Amino acid sequence: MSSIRLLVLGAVRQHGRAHGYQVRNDLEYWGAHEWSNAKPGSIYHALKQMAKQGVLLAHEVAPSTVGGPPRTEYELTDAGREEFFRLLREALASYDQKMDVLSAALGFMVDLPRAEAVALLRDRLDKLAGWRASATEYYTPEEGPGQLGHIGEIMNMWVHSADAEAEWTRGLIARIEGGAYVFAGEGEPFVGVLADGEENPFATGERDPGDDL
Amino acid sequence: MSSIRLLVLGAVRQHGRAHGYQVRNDLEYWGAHEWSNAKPGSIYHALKQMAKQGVLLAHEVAPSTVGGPPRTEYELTDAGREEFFRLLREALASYDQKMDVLSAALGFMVDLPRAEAVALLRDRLDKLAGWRASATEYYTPEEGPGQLGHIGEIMNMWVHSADAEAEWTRGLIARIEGGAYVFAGEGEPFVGVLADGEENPFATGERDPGDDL
DNA sequence: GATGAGGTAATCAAGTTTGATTACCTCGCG
DNA sequence: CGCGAGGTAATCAAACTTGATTACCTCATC
Repeated sequence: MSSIRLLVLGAVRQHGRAHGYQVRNDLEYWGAHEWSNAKPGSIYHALKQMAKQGVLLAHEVAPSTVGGPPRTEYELTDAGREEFFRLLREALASYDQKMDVLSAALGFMVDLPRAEAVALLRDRLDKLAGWRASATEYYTPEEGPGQLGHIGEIMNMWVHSADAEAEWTRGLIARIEGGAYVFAGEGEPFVGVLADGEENPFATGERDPGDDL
Repeated sequence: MSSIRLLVLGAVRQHGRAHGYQVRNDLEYWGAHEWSNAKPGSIYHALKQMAKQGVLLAHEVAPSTVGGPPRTEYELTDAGREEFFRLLREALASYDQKMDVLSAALGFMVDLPRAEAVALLRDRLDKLAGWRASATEYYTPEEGPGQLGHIGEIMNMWVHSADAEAEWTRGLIARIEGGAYVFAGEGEPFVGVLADGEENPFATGERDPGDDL
């Protein structure tokens, strides 16, 4: 699964009610266009799709004051709130080598209780260990390694990457357990969206890292 | 870009001439179904697509001896050889947080001259440094960090991950410069495909790591 | 000599992603 | 006033991905 549904649900949720362009702006504000597939087409598609599936409720709205075609505003249904937390938990707990999903989940992790966030991250550590084990085993069949040649480098890369992610995960768990950040039910929640009309202070022209490919 | 085109071109290239099922088998032999989107549908689609675009040449072949529907065999055109090396170079040199593309490129890197492989990997190091810089800068605007709250963890993850990949890349460069593996023009090339009829010694039932999500 | 289990090879429909493009409005400027 | 530059909001066709399904053959078994 890509991160688009989680990002869109999270954006609409923080606004209470939002139209496509607002969501699109928030995602840019979060830098999501740099590390996820959050293109306009995907965002509008996700909104419509999720409205059709009943996790969002669509409101037709009078043509906006600022020009452009008529907007549609969306708001989460109860099913939408459930879906948001389901995706969030899944993203935090499972290792699936998609950094964009994890990035999105980090942005929303404080919507969970502190203890649950930690538990999910520990779950992630377990899954990382499992993946590491299966990678080493797959590339080390009966005859032992050695005649694998350069193919062994693929395994080596995966192991290196799993180890690095495990280390980072342990660090994050330590920070959270050490009292960092404000989690659900602990006071004034963090506000991470642009107010209507507010401009994005981080707006970038073109500065993509990988760019093509 | 996904890794599917590179994988399929590489498989056909090593065979000289191959039909869809053979390609599919090679990819499983390489473990690609565990770390890429190499599903049958994608493979057959890529073959047809690339034939339409002129990088592959399709041959209709008499119904096979072993049963099943009639096969189509494919072979690289000159444009296909170019495309293969273009994708390979791009995959080795550019950082785009898609591990599957890099994995595929590792499997084919020995098709390049040793010196070029090293040069491309150094290029990758440069790009990693650039991405690291842009990530830290993006999340550290004028007011300095601190009031970012948990959002800073996203940046932290990216930096951690870029650093880990840079370290791994330096290790690989060192091994290659130290004389490991057999590169293009250095003798008997490594053979990484199944002969027709040979069975996959690594065949797995179901053992996916991340599975869903 | 039927039959059905199992392997081989490819296709399909539904859903997603992408990049370009459309449509509309405001505002500055000659 | 007229007009085009520039911003806003959404849509579209084309490509890609996915998981299931079709179609066909062989071979062991009854």
